Amino acid sequence: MPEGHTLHRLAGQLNDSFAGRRVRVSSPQGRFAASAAVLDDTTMITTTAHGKQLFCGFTDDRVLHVHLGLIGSFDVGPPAPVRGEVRVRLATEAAVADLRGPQLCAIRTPAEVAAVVATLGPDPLRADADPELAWARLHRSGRPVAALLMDQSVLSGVGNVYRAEVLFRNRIDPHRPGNELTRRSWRAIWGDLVELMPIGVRDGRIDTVRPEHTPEAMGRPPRVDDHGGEVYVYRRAGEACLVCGSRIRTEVLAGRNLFWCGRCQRRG
DNA sequence: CGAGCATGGTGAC
DNA sequence: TCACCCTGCTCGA
Repeated sequence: MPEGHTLHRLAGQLNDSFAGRRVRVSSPQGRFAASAAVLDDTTMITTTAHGKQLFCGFTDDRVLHVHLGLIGSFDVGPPAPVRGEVRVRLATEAAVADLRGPQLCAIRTPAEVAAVVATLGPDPLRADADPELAWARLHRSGRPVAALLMDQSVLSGVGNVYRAEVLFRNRIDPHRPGNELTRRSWRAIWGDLVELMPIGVRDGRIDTVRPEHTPEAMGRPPRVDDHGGEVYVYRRAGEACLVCGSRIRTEVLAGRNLFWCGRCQRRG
């Protein structure tokens, strides 16, 4: 589930259901019980996201800091019985939010939150983002651009799906070192993320395929994949590229499965 | 039933 | 670079 769009969407959902309200906070699973008791029956002020970090601000300067990691989920919905391993449950009379499998879940002070945010690169989903900060680091690095895009201290919120898709859409070779990337390419990448990621927030899935390459336009079956969206290369290894027809390639880069088209993606 | 996998990140070597 | 953490789901025995 979780790249930056998931967290920003979640911030919106949590605000809709809990901001300005007294919230019951519990830990059905027990692993967060002591901290849950501290927050219980206090008021959520507002929840924000920065990259993949989620910050739920409560009264008395207490911030619930959540990072979903690879397998975490935070499901907001109407009241329902607890199911599975629920680390934290937020609840009102009208809504429940269940946090499962987070990589990180802790109460922070505002100063601690600021320190975390200070380590993060600009987030394409935030209005205060300055892409020059990312460029400054990126164009001085010899690491492959596909690794740099995943580095949350370079820019934040991009994960394995967006990195593969944004590089494909801009025809950039994932292996190109950051210091060989043109400024023009970087501006194209950033602009594309600013365009694509809000769509992900709105729809709760990652769609990157342009109108001329959609299943309807190409007479191909819609993608059937648990990640949901229509994409060009992510998890399409061995399939025909939607643009040129050559086989989508895959390899492990920066510890994650990278997907790309060796014919379409030659730019630097 | 166990193994393997997943849109992430850390800490040890 | 690797092991490992968190959870749930799918697949094959």
